[in-house]
Amino acid sequence: MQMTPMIESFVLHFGEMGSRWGFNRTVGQMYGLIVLSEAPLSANDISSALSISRGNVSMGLKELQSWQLVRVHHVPGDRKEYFSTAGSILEMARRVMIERKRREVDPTLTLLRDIILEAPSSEGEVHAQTKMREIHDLLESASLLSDEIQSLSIESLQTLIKLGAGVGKLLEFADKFRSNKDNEAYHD
Amino acid sequence: MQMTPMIESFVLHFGEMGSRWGFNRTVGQMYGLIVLSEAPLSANDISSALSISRGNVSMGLKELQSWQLVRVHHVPGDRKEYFSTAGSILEMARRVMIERKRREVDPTLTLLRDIILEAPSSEGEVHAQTKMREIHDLLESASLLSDEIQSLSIESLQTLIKLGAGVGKLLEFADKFRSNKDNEAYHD
DNA sequence: TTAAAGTTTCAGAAATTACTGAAACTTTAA
DNA sequence: TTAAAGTTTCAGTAATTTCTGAAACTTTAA
Repeated sequence: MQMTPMIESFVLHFGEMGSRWGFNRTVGQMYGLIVLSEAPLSANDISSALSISRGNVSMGLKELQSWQLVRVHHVPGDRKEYFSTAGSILEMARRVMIERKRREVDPTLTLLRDIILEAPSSEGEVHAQTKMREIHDLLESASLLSDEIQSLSIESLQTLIKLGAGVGKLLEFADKFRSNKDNEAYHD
Repeated sequence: MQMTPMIESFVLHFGEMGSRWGFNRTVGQMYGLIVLSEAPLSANDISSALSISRGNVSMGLKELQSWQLVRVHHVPGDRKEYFSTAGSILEMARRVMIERKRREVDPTLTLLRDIILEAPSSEGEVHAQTKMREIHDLLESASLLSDEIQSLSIESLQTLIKLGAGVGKLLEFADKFRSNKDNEAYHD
């Protein structure tokens, strides 16, 4: 993997963005490099291409594996491990979404569920709990919606993502759909 | 705003989560406190409730205003500024989404657009550009979809968020909808 | 069973980010 | 026009996070 200026600028950008996406700079760079590479890369390839210490590369690869963003290849007669991306770009976007929800939403839901059950001990706490319940309900709905979306086939996801300006009209339909369902009192 | 254990645990949690949501610990705590407070709070209220230096509170409030998450009140005959949340929880979730997209997606789209236009100077760069175009196209679609969703009324957003298990069925409909539209060659 | 080829761990150093507090600044009203 | 009441800025410090590199560990094949 030769680091041309074009590839380098993408990789560096992924590094900067990495931190906003939930991992650190070097992990972002490593992932950027693996995405662009035609052939799977060894830890040493990555270490030398990006001038990142071998130890750090090892930890970064572990992190990327925990996100399920990369997968390992073994070449017969070679003891090295080689890494490439796991699945299509869309599948990877999905993985990132799942992982971020788990890190950003789930802990808050858990906390809110617990606090809401406590008996309020003052006026202020009654109000606070009301607000917390609002947040909880919104996060829970969003969480369920997200789970539902994550469970769609890649084809349905394609449709969804391309939906664009169709969303508004679709929601009019959804409104009807939902009220029908309500009338049927959940005969499902 | 008296800091009961219940309120404190929420505020501290918001602080920890803050960093994942795009701002730092103290800004998260400040926002948590403002959300729970029945009455608008002055910078000094916040500073003393959270033991955060007055200067830091000032910067934090600026940050929250830049996210459009809080708004300022003026009390006649009082020169202090008082802060409360701006709009409903759902409106705030929307603001956070908008701001995060701007920080996390838009810069990448800009970069990718530029790089894709460059002439590839090797085999490797041809492949790299293919990958970059895939990412670009996905991000662009997601960005448009997000813009569309952001432009919905609060009521439509409510519908959307409550959609839950309806998503799958709705997408079957969307598939038909889209192919009709394609056949009409965009007579809109 | 050994040594070569590789990976992982982790203590400490480096880099980055966040926070304080005092000084500078702004606004208001008398 | 001044001083009181408030806000903002920012240099320096503290806290946190990331990174390195050497040592420990693991695996394989001869």
